[in-house]
Amino acid sequence: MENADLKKAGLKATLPRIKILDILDGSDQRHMSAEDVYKALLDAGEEVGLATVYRVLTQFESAGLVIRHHFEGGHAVFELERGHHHDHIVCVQCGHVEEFFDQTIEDRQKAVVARKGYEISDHSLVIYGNCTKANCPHRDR
Amino acid sequence: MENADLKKAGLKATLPRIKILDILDGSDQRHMSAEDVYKALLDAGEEVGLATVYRVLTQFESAGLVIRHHFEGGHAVFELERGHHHDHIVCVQCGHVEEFFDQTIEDRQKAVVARKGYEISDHSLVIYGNCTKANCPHRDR
DNA sequence: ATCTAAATGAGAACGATTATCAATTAGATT
DNA sequence: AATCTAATTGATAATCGTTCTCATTTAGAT
Repeated sequence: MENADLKKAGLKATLPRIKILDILDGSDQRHMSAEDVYKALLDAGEEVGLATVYRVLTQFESAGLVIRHHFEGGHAVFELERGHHHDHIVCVQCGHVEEFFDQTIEDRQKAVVARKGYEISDHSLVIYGNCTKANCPHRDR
Repeated sequence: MENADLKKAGLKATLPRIKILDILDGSDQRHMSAEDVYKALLDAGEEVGLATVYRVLTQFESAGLVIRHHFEGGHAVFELERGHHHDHIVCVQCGHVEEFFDQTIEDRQKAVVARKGYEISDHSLVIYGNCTKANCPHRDR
């Protein structure tokens, strides 16, 4: 039923878009770079150009289907929007991304922004840390 | 007395480094990109290569003299380290950067990270917002 | 004044991303 | 089902921010 999602977003249900959505949905990595998506498509035997991957990901972002993050590393990563806002902890050693949500932090942010006279449109909280050895089995990347 | 700062950081007090530190310290922009610094040097009639600006800013970062931020926009910005940790609100319309500090947010972050079994090395909290009209006189950039 | 390792500048190279443009395709219209 | 048209695509060139290379210069020790 991805077609419905695309239609709802005002995007034609083209083959490349459907495939990219499949990759994002089916991958065990929740945060993929454009290159990651491209490679996954190649691995799946699909013929989609890299330029199309970038274009489609940007369209998905505009449509609210994915969220673009700028963690450290010089490239953007994309995450399928699943409706549950959360922030991120990124392990600086292995690159593993963990998600968390803290209502108190959310509330304080709203308060700070209001006090400063801003209208919040978005926020990005990324904690960089080292997972302790036992928790860091994600030594790939 | 910038020379002392450089020496303390284990860096030779070369002309380019002194000039770049001057720019960072003297500018009314607290967050400058490498390009900003380079242009400011040109405006001041100084002859420093762009590659040197990038190199020196990276060295300053390693030495703890500046902090590198990755706000949205695809380029890094550098801020002179003044010893007072703070987070940032960035106006998505005008690019103006405002600083804030909230002890509760800091504490909750530590708690979250500890609970997850990470050792925090750094964090980046950036709130993107729209300053209300009255507060947004920084319509440059 | 001399020496040497470190630092610089110019420009090439690089990686991520965007733009260009001719060829293809989704889906509305007949 | 065949046709039409605007939207989409793929290949590749171009762009942007940044890093690398290497011959030349310089800080600071001798």
